[in-house]
Amino acid sequence: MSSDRSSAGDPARTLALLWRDPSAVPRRGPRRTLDLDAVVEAATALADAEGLPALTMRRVAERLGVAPMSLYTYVPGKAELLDLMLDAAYAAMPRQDTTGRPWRERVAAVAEENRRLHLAHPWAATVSTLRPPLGPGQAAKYEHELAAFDGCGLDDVEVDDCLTWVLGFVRACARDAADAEAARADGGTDEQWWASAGPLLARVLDPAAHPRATRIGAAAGAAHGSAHDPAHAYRFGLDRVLDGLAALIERP
Amino acid sequence: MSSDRSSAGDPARTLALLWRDPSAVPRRGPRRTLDLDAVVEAATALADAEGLPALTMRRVAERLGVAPMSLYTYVPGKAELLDLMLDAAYAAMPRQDTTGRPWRERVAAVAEENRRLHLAHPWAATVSTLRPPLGPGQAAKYEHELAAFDGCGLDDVEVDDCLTWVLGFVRACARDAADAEAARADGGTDEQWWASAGPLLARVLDPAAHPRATRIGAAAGAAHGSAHDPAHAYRFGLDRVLDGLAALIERP
DNA sequence: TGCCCGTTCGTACGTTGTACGAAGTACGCC
DNA sequence: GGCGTACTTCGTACAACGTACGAACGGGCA
Repeated sequence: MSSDRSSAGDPARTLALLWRDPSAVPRRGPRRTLDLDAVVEAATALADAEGLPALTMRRVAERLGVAPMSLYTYVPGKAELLDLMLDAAYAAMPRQDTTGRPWRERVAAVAEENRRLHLAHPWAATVSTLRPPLGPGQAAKYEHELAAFDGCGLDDVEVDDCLTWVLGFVRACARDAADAEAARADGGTDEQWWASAGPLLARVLDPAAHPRATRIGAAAGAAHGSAHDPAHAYRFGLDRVLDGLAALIERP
Repeated sequence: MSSDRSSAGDPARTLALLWRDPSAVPRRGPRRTLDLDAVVEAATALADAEGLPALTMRRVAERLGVAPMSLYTYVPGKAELLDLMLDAAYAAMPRQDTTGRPWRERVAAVAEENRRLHLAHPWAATVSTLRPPLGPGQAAKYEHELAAFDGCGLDDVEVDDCLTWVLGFVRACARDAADAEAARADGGTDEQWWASAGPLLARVLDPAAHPRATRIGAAAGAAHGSAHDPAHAYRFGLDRVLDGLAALIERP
C-alpha cells in the first residue's frame, strides 16, 4: 500500500533498538543464535536485491536459516525492522567534508550523497520518513546535512525548510526511479510499454483538441528514450532547485 | 507495499476502458447490473473516505451490493481500476483559465489545482504515475497545464521538464500530507508521537556531537507544531520552485 | 538445585487478489 | 420461433502475507 510505514509500536522499545541500548538485550534464557545486526543486514540485502515487495519476514528468516517466528525475538515487528534498516543505511552513507566551499557546491554534494543512497537502496525512497527513525544514523545524517548551510545567512527555521525541500526533491526522483525499476522487473521496459501504448493512444487522442500535448509529448519522448527519464529529471531538477535556493540565499 | 502500481495488463484493453470505447461493452449475454462508472465511483468514494489500504475488491463490491468476483466483468483487475479512478479524478479537476496573466501566476494556479486534487483524493499521490493513465482526463490535464508555459520562451522539451518538476514537487508534498493523515488514522497524532519520542531522544542524543541538529531541530519543531508540517512545507517550497523557474525563464 | 525468564518454532487465523467452473440469461442467426 | 453460444454472476479455493498463541526447551541467578 499504500507505502510501508515505519515507526509503529512502542517508541521507547524502538529507540532502545536503534541505539543498541545494552539494557535491551536480555540476560537470562538460552544463547541467541543471531544478533540484531545480522537480521538488519539480511533484510537489507534482500530488499536491495529484490525490492520491498520481496521483503517478507519468512524470506528474511529463510536467509538466516531460522524459523519465521524467531525473528520476533529480535524485532517487535516488520515496521520496526524497516526503521532499523533505514537508520543503518543512513549510518553507512559516506559524508563528504565540504567545509569552506561555496554553498552551492555543498548543497549539491548533499543531494548527490542522497542520490547515491537511493541508488544503493531503492526501497529507501518508498518508506515513509514522515516519522523518521530517530537513531544514530539519522542523527549523523541530519547534523552533516545542516552543516552545508553554514554561513548562508539563513535563520534556523529556514535552514531546516531548505534542507527538507532539497531532500524531498531527491526522494521524489528516487521514487520515480524505483517505480521504473519495479515496472521493468515485472512487465517489460518503459520503452516496450510506450511502444505498444503509443500507437493506440494516437488513434483515440484528438491532436486538434490537444495541440500542445501531442507536440510537446512527442518532443519530450524523442529527447529522452521514453516518456520519463529519471536520471534526466534529476539533473534538470537539481539545477532548478539550486537556483531556487539562490534566490533566497543571495537576496540583495 | 510498496506503492500500488497501475497500468499492468493489456494496454489495449485498458485504453478501451479509459476512453469508454463502445465496442468494448458486450452485445450478448444477460443485462449488466452495473456500469463502469458506478464501479469507479464506488472505488473512489471508498478510497477518499478510508484511504488506499481500505480499497479492497471485496469492499468495493460490498458497496455496490455485488459479489466480489462480479467486479472482474467490468474491470480486468485492481491495477486497471486504479488507472480508471485516477483518470476520472483528473477529468473532474476544475481548470482555471489564466490566459494573458504573467507566467508565475499561471504556474502557481496549476500547482494549486493539483494541491486541491490531492486534498480531495489523498490516495492519488501514492499511486505511481510513472506510466500515467492514458485517458481523456490525463490528456485534458496535460494540455491545460502545458498552456501555463505559453510565451515563456522555453523550448518544448524544457516546458515538459518544468511541468514535470513542478508537479513532482506538489506530489511529494501531497504524499507527506497523506502519510501524516494515515499515521493520524491509526496511531495518534504527530504531536503525540513527538511528545513521547522527543524526551526519549533527548536522553540518548549527544548535543555536543550534534549541535546543529539539536538547535535547528528544536527551532523547526517550535515554529510549526510538530516535526513536519506539510502545509508549511508546501507554501515554502512553492516559492522556491517558482524562483527556480524564474532563473530559467527570465534569464538575461 | 530449582525457578522462571527467554528463545525457538509449529500451527493457526484472518486478510488479500484473483483463477476456475457452474449456473443461468438474452442476442443473433437460421 | 427456436437454439447455440457468448456473456454475467458468484461460490469456492489457493497461495501469500503479518503475526498471535502456546509447547518445548535452555541457562543465569537465588
